[in-house]
Amino acid sequence: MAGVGKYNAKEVENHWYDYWMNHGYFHSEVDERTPYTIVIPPPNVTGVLHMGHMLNNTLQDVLIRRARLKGYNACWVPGTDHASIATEAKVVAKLKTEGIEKSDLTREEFLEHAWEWTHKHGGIILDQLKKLGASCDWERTKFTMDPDLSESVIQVFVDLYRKGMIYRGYRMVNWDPEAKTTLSDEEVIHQERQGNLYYINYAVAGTKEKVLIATTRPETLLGDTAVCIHPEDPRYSHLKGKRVIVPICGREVPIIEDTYVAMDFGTGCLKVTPAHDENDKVLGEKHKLEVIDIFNDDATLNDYGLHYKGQDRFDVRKAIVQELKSLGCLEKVEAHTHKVGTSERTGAVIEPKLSDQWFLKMKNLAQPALDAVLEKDVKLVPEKFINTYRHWMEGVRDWNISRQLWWGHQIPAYYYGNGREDFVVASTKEEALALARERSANKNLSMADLTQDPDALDTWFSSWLWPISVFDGIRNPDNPEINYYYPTNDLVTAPEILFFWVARMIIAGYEYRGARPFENVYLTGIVRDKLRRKMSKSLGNSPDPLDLIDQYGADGVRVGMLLSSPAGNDLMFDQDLCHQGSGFVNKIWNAFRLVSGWEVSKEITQSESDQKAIEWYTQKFQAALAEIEDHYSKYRISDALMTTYKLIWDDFCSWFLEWIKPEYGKPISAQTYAQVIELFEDNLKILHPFVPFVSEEIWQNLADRSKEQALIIASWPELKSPNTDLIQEFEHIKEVVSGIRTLRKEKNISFKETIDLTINDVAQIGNYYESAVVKLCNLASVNYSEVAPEGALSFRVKSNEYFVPVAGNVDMEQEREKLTQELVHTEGFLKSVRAKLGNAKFVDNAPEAVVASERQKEADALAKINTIKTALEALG
RNA sequence: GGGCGCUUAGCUCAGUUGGUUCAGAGCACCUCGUUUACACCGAGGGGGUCGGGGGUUCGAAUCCCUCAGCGCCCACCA
Repeated sequence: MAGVGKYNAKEVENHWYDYWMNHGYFHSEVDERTPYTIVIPPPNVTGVLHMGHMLNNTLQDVLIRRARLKGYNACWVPGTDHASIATEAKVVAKLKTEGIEKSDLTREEFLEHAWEWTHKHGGIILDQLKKLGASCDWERTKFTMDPDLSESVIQVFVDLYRKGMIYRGYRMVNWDPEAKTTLSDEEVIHQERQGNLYYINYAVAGTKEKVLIATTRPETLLGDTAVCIHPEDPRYSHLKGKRVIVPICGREVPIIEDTYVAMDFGTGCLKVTPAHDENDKVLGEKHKLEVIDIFNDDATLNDYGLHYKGQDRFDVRKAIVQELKSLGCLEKVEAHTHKVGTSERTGAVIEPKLSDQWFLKMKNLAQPALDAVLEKDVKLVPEKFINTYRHWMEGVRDWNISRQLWWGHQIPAYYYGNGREDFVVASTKEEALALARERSANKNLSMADLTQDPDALDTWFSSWLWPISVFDGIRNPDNPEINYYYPTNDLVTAPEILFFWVARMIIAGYEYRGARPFENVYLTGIVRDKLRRKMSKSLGNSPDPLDLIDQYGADGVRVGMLLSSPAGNDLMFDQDLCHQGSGFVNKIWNAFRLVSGWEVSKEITQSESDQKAIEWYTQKFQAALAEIEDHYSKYRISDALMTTYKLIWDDFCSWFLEWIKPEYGKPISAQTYAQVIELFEDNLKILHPFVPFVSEEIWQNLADRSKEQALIIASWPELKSPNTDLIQEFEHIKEVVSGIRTLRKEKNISFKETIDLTINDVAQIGNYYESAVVKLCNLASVNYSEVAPEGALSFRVKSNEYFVPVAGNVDMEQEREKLTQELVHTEGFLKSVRAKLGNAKFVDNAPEAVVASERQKEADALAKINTIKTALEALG
């Protein structure tokens, strides 16, 4: 094994990924083992890998690889989402570059383009995940528009409709004028915008009076059908029952009274536009007002816009203000910041719009899903999200599930007549026809008489079924796969989609399986740059993940991602973290290089020192393993990694290997070597989830392995309770070594120069440790004597004193000074401990263990003081 | 406007039920060192009155109040 070279990440990573794939280690089938399942949050089918995906999927891979090592039947289901609105937008944009407008195409033609686009770009992101080392069961890759998943979606729609939970309603919805579709409330982002409050005079009909109203949207006055005052507002009591003339369009509208109006806002007089404001709509219904919609679907003005017809709403706003000014109707303009709803996808300002849409009643569905989280049946990590979740669930409103898009699942509603209620809902057109014939007076209806609703379903209406539909649990609720893999174990996703997706999956889980879709939800943070800006394409502050992998290796990037990412906290990503990651990989590799270079001899019997070293590291490993398990159980993946990092770097490399490595040119005992390899293998097992590639590479180099013996499917080390006494003992030795190193440093004694050590108490350093200290400190001899040797420097660990004779003169004055300072410090400490112990209230109230530990401190301090005093006397 | 959370070393963060050898880690920094795995290294070191103030307690980074700053989520006041 001699002559191992430098680590080549790229080569190693490609090689082992292929090996894992070829041997089917990622694939899972139903068997007798306990399953451990994760479903991937399906990325947009035509998306490209970004840093958020990297974090997410690294975490999932860590969890799944660890589960695999722990002997579970690990199954990580990958896939993609059709992302209705996002993908459609991309296709529309792409067609535009070819001079094709969506409106030029039939639905079928458009879908052909969309599928073409999907096939061309779809799945790129999944290939990118492979570079990261993601051990997904690729044979199970799903797409939300696969035939089986689509059928599931339609089946669920029909089912919910028949249960009376889905209804078609004429309601005020969020209209995205750019995508020309409605959006759910969750897809609307409220942004603070600097706007104006315009004060406009409306003439009171039949008088010379005017009434002043305040509005942020003067352009909508063309749709005004009333002006509203508070019934008890004395300022306007004389206007009751009168009518006003809307400027520009000259429409005469009533003055209505309603307590809804806030007397202290604006002028206390409100213009009412039922078609373009939720509240105004409510007022309109209450007071039976006319509804005048002044906008086209793209938010340009329609016929009601008069001379502004065809112009954009924001242009009209400016123009209309000018016109009002010239008409003398504009009283004043005040700056006014307010929240404006914008589209999550296109950024366009949302236009409230009345239209016929499909809705899902949420109240009853939400209840079990709310209870599940509150009762920790589904655990959110970190728990702080429970509150957020509860608020949303308690205030949940009906979900607008229809979209005026073509890319997606078309709503299975079929119209057979002209009446608003002349439709049926069915999984297939044939079924629909039968139903329609039943319902219609016309028993001769034919297929040609049926028109399917043109709308598509909200993307999330398919992804909320994901954990069920990927195992075909909707269409075949009793199939062995769904019964085996569901409920899944962990879900790793971003808090941004807690409502969009997570909450709705929980809802669907209880509705369709009567069980939670997953046990734990690990919510990651947002990946930000050093300046705390969210990483985004538009800012250009997001490194290309593949470039990073190129530069640091996938293992390095994985470690970099995980080094600082506690659940729920944003990750301040800095490329230096990847550098640290690849540094760690290099360190592991070099430990292997060291070990692989040793000459092994069966002639040599194992020394007691070796035995002790192995015994110590075994315990140290166990202690770390216990800590790591604890971190994992709390989803503290960063901490699990850091514990592993320190175990390998400090304990294994810096202490253990340095202690055990044979002197130059000398062989190592075969027994020791075998044990070292065993320990190395245990290290590799716990390293594997974090750095799968380098760990497998070393594993395979340490021995010839059959395909059944690959690291990826090895067994996680067994946790035994560690011997903490042994660990403590060696902590003492570390302090001694450290003391000697400090002396060397202070006196500028090179490591190459051997020195002697004298200890005042034979019992304090076992002979096996003696050899460790000899080796680690390059000692010539170790002696025991209660009397300080002539011309020696000293240091103390606990109550023991250690002397190192140095050549040349010892600066007595300096030594005395040092000792005196140590004495002062220790006496001060003793004083504070005694003060505490002298306090009756402390002794009475504090737990016994605490008091006992204080007494121990007192004893230790006293012993140490004695030692120092003796040393001072010796100095004369 | 409502709700939640944060503020600990230059940076990113740990600090479980209050117990002082708990003020920590990693990185960064400084000094020294080409020791035969690794300079992506080794050894050593400096650095914080735990955001401010007040309180409870024998004892507070930890509990309570208050002030300041920051962040997130939700929300129909034009």
